[in-house]
Amino acid sequence: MTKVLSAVAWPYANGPRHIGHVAGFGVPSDVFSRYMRMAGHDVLMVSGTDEHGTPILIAADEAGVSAQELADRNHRLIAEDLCALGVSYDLYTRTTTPNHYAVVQELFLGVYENGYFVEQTTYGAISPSTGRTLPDRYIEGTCPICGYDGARGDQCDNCGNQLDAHDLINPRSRINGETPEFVETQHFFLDLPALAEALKVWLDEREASGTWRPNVIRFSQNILDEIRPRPMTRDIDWGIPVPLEGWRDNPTKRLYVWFDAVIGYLSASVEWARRTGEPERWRDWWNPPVGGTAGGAAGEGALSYYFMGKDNITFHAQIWPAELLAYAGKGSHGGSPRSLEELNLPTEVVSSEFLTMEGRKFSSSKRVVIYVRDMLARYQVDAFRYFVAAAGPENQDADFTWAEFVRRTNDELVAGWGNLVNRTANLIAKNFGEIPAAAELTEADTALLATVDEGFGVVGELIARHRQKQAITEAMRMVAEVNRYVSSSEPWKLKGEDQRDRLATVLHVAAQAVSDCNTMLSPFLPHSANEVDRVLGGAGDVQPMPRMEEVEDLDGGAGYPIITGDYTAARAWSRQPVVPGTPVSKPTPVFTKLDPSVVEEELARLAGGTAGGAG
RNA sequence: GGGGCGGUAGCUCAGCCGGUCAGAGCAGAGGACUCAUAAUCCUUGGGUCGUGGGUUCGAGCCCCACCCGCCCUACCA
Repeated sequence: MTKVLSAVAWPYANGPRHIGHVAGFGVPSDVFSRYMRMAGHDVLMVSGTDEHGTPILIAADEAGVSAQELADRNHRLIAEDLCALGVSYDLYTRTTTPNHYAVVQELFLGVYENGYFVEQTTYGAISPSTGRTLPDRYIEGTCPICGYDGARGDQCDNCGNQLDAHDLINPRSRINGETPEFVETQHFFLDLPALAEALKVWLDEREASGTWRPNVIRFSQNILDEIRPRPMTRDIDWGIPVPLEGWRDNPTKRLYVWFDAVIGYLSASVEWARRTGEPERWRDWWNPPVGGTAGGAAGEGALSYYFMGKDNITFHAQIWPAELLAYAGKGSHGGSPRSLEELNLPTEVVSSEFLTMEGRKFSSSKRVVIYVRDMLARYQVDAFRYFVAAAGPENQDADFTWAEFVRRTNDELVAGWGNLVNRTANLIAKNFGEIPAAAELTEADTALLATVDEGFGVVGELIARHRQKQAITEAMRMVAEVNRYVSSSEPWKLKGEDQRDRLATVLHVAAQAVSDCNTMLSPFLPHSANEVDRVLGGAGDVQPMPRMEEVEDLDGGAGYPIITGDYTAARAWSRQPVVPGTPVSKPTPVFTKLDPSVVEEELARLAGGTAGGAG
């Protein structure tokens, strides 16, 4: 049994999440985590809501509430959505807890004491009225290159050139129109060049493992060439204070997101351990064994997998590991870790590509979007999960279209898998009312059982290697095999008393094969796996589900909702023999077939949204 | 500007290190069956694998150039 950390990207609290977000990190991380538990590993799956930063402040101002109130509201919404999606977090928490603050500040002090911060004076824009940093993208003005008046501080939308905000002619804040003030300000930069060599050693070792997706490892290696110090603090009042004299009480200096959200993986693990009553237990997933290698292969300690979209590769393949190395004192300045001890680097950065929507990029402002909440309100959660697993942005950008969603659901989920469950249960209910015992097996029977049994190895291996599209395709191939078996065995023709044994055998074998397919599909389709289990007379406990819980803060802060759950009872990843005599009654269909008209309805909804949101 | 991805049957896509690699699913056509949400099963696929060169005994698969899409690169999170 290996300790496996599933570290899932932290959704940003500026609003509800759309299906593109959860297609990239939510579903894939859950499929992987559920499978690893079934395969007998000790999985710790953590994530939470990322609540700090400028966009939250701006959204809060617009909504007329405080940043914390807005974050509270969105944290709850996002958690509800992820819970409804069935993502099996051991802990889904947030970044505004005292626990997170403490872990972040501890990490800061470790990095600071080891000498991996450099103080630099920068020249940046602030808002005169608030004193907050004005990120380049929030400044607009006339492009010095092409003269376009709507250029943003980071880039001109007209000529495409990248700009420096203080080169803009007649710059103004996009937030309130005021003229930004360019001031000198002092900040801490993470000395990434001092960590580059250690990062390279780690990446080379990871590359040699051959497990990372080619584009991810290549990208990670490439960005090492242009490595430079990155600011870890900024002028803002919404974030985690810098734990140093002269900084701690300065209301306008806060830690930057690169030194905040990513540390959540660690702080959430700590919070999880504290909540279990064994506060040091997080170390099983984070500290390398004595004499072992951080982030090493199986047998050398815990494994850690980070799930995110491709826009986050830099943070997880460079900045986060650099912070861990700096804390441990593994860079060119040397040093040693403090109380957290040496921490494991990522075993694998599992980055997905992007999902597009009917051929266009998701855009909340342009209303090219479907929110997780709306999707789950109108359609079966596992129909959506099936689409993501089978046609998601695993290797390359993928397009979500309603026509394809309906087709996948109707032709593959309903007609392929759902119908197999239904016809099998119907035949059993009608002829025996319970799962019959098998008599003598024919060659066809044993062949089918062998084929399906082999599926566990094939499908499992593919999931472990993060090839979920191929994995679910393979599982569905098993489904087709069973459909073929039922059709060619023609149990409905076995009517005579002398054929009773044969009928019982065929239906027993079919029930076993369906049960096996259900087990194999359950990481992808956890909700319906439980329903299918009930259809076959089981208890419906194939896949445990996460739950929302209102908890007290551990350190006296305000209470908040979390997602958690007990997943120890997940079915094992292997054939579980069906039990003859288990009652099976006439089934009700598990999956709902979609009327083709939903395509037009949803497209009309999109078009309407576009018109409404124009501007 | 730099880095990277994709362009394979009407549609969506598989094709690992070059030699049954010209494939799968859907759609279309024909047939079988009736247990099942008209579901299932069987049969049926001549697409110059974006274009032009090159390397090789042999190239979707390697190299070069080019043409189309697209992504990443930000004192965004």
